Amino acid sequence: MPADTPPTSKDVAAAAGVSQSTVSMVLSGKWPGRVSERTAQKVRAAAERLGYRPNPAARNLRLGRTRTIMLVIPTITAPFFASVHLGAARVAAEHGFSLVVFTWPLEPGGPFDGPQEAIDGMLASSMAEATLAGMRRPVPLVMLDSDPAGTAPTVNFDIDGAMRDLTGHLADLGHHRIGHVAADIDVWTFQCRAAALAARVPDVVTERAAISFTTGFEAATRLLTRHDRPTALVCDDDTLAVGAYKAARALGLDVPGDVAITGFDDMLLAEALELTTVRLPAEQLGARAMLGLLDLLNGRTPPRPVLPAELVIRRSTSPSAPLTTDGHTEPAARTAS
Amino acid sequence: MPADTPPTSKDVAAAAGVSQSTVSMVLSGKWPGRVSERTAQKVRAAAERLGYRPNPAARNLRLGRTRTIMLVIPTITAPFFASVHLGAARVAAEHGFSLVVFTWPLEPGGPFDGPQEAIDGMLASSMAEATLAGMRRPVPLVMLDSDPAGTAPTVNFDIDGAMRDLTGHLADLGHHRIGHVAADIDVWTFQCRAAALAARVPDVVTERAAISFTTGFEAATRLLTRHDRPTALVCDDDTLAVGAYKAARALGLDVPGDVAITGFDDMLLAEALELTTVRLPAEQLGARAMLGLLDLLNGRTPPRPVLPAELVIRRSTSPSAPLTTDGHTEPAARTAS
DNA sequence: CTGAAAGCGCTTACAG
DNA sequence: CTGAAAGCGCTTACAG
Repeated sequence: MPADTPPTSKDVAAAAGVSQSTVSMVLSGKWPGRVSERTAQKVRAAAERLGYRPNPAARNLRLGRTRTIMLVIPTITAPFFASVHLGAARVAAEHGFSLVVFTWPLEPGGPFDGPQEAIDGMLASSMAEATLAGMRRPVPLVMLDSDPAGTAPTVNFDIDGAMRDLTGHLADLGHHRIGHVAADIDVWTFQCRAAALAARVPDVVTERAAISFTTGFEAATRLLTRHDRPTALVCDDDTLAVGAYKAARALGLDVPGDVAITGFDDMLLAEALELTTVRLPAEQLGARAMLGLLDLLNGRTPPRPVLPAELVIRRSTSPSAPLTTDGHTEPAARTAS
Repeated sequence: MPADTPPTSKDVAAAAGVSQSTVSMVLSGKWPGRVSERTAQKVRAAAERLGYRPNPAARNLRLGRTRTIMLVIPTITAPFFASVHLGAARVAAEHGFSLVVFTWPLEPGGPFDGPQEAIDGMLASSMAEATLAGMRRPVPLVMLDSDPAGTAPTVNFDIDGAMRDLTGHLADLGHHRIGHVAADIDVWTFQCRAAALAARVPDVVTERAAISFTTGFEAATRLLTRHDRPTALVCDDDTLAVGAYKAARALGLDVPGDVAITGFDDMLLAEALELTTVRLPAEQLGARAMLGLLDLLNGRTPPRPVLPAELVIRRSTSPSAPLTTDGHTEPAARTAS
């Protein structure tokens, strides 16, 4: 008996005094009616005793599948995508799948010209389906936070509903002139925000910015130095909202007294600066997408859920909140869900 | 020729008019001196034409390895660990390895009782080596941000040097009474901060807190309501520092006028709130660790690098900065490196 | 220089 | 109810 090499089903068979194929039958759970309970017992005991774990490479080769799913995201360092990953990985693990992350195509310095591993399916978030074309042999695919008009099933947020709540909230506060700090990335999720906002605020003025504090700062500064200065800035995500917040402060404007500011995502940043924002349930997005992919792999038609996105009202839009000179307030208010 | 099944080396062999073993030789790059240039040419052309990719499962089975590395981290949603992941994944990909993330043991609701996949090596960050015991068959391991006294090679930050710079900076500003908002997680990286701080500030007063805004807020409040109120709060990470910042504001204290505040990590949060902090190069940590693991897998002894951690001075410790009532300042100052 | 063969560890007909 | 055998697609001695 080899000492430092993992036990194989053959070793288990020898230990249990049965054939290797019987071991396989028993351990794969297909034995009832084909193997006696007594034999199954022996096999399980031997496997346990030896610490046997089936060799995944052998199984994959035999079965022609890998139980590996690739998650394609623009970046792993944005908390939003880290949460998507978490949700997807959890569901994957619960079903015996593993998840590899592929950051593409935006990650600076990414070394990939394409993923190396063989995969059974793919999840891709916040990008155009066409982006994935020619990437590899086609496998079942679910798109997240992406254009539902594509061919792949999607899991999305109710951006439109969120924008309705958000513009309604701003209207209630008496805001007429709205500025939009828009992400200058040409993907559906941001197009969707722009369309939903324009539908409700036809005279919205827009400035585009890459997603960073400084670019958000600059875009917001352009908006806030117009002669018809907006009284509210709707930002496409929390990072841009932080930039906008700083821009307002730099211009000597009070938030929310002179200008209201909102974001999207509800990451730690928004909580730290007490920004009103739309909470996008990223972890749930990842989980539901993985569930949909599992459906696809089992030949079922997955649902195409649209997840509710909750408006989280905090100080940056609450003129009624007790203002202090330094901007601190009591714990953040939340809308009832 | 099967239409929808991936081409195998046998298909390539048929197309090139050679044997399957020759295809393997050529494509694995071991052919020079064993196969003629002309034959190699033909094989490569055929492989290209058919879009051949070797089946990883077959290769893994034959070779007895997986080229898969497991990265064990407490959570993927903390930006610090997302950056570690990014650095490690990049190096892994450059060397044809893939990386799977295993969040353990802290992720709430994590479904794992252990990883499923077969792996060639393991990277584990910010935990005790003993935590990993019994988790699986032993494989080469590199520990990150962890006790260098363990048996596994480590990659670490120069926490001690950073603390020296930090306490020096605070001393220069005239701070005598220092409070420590300490993470109440019993791992080396935080023990290290405590020891380095206590060595330089023997009368430091400490409050412990779980890593969150609210717990940081509470711990800082306890420190700031002492009769001998600290004039500076050193926090174990940026999240705690945000909580401390809010606590100071809630007590009507000016930052940095009444109390200076510092963090660790230099995540987006710190930049957004303009907190002085120690920048821990997380991505580099991941990359260097992966490199070390590669050494280990190749039978070499990896170095045990200690990465410099830079003090980033921002408004929260800069009484000389132009203060506005709302806390905004000019772009963050940085120490020369 | 090239090919036929063995074998990695499984799963699944197939035979008894 | 149980086992012997084939075969998934590779890599690597081994033979020529």
